[in-house]
Amino acid sequence: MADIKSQANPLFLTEEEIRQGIELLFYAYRDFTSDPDEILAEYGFGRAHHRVLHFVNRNPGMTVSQLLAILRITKQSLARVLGALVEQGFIRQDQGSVDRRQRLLYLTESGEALERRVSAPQRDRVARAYGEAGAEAVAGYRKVLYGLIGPAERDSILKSIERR
Amino acid sequence: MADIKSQANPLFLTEEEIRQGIELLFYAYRDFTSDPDEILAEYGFGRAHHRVLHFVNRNPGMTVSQLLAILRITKQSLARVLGALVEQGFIRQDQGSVDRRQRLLYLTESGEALERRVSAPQRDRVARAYGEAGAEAVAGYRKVLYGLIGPAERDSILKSIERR
DNA sequence: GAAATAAGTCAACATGGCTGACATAAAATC
DNA sequence: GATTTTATGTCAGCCATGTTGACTTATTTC
Repeated sequence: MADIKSQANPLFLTEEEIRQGIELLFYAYRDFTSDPDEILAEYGFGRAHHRVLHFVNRNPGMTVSQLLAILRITKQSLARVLGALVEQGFIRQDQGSVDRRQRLLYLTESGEALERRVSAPQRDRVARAYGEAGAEAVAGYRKVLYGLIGPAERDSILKSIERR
Repeated sequence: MADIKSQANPLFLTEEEIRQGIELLFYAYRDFTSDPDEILAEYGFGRAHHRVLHFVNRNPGMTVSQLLAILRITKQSLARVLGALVEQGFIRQDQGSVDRRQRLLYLTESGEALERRVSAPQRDRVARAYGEAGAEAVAGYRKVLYGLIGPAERDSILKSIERR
């Protein structure tokens, strides 16, 4: 009997608990993304540009396809944003040496500076929340968020995190 | 000395750890919000409609101002979305009895049905992640997300959660 | 040599944010 | 009681960022 119960609902989860989890994610994401907006506006950029800066910084030399797969947007949507960043000298595109069809993405020096500046308030917010919550809570945070990611991508994200 | 260290960086947080926390939030939110989209499309609705359905369901009788404060969008942005939901009979607006300027928001029966249907995959995703991660991890998840919310709103959210 | 792939581009459209200006009704204040 | 403030609604237009569809070019793979 215990088996059946725990299989069906291992934590005796109420709808209330679930909905609170949903709301917390909404609120946290809302405030978390609001941080960089003012700085971005100075350059005429938006959140989409920030995302590109973040992921290219994290994965120097990544291909356009890889970036598209992470962002889950279309090539045409990315083109506008990426084009602006390249045009204004924040991102450099090198031809791949193995596969010369590829355009490998790198932040330029000014791109790195911009990324750091734009991300700073976001990093501070996360650092503060981590510090206040404690190491154990952080482990739980990571575990649950990881479980929220679609199963197909979970492994590759875990690998990309472990690789560092 | 230990005091100084722990004040500055209580968890010995590396930039890598912080950035992983940021990315996990991005990935989780990306997949978490993708769930309801297909169902919403049947009605010609989008994510904005879903948010309204969710919060009116959670706070029956809430005012337009309260909803605006939660969503952090302008009155004009909300008007489009809320207007469509009212027009199609998913949300009812009652005049406030204490303050008759207010329009108190309620889901109609079909609104409740729609909310349940649209939210179902999202709830399932959170329930699964909670179940897999375990009760302790969930507590940590909540603690960290709560810390990510802007301080001004933290208390009122805590209260609205405890009230249930 | 043909087919598949990586990337780019043009055009058109939808969603959901935004600002600014103004209107109405009701409540609160002087 | 007149005035001011508040809650809500509405018109008009703009912008950022997503979408689909069609087509091109260079390169790699078969």
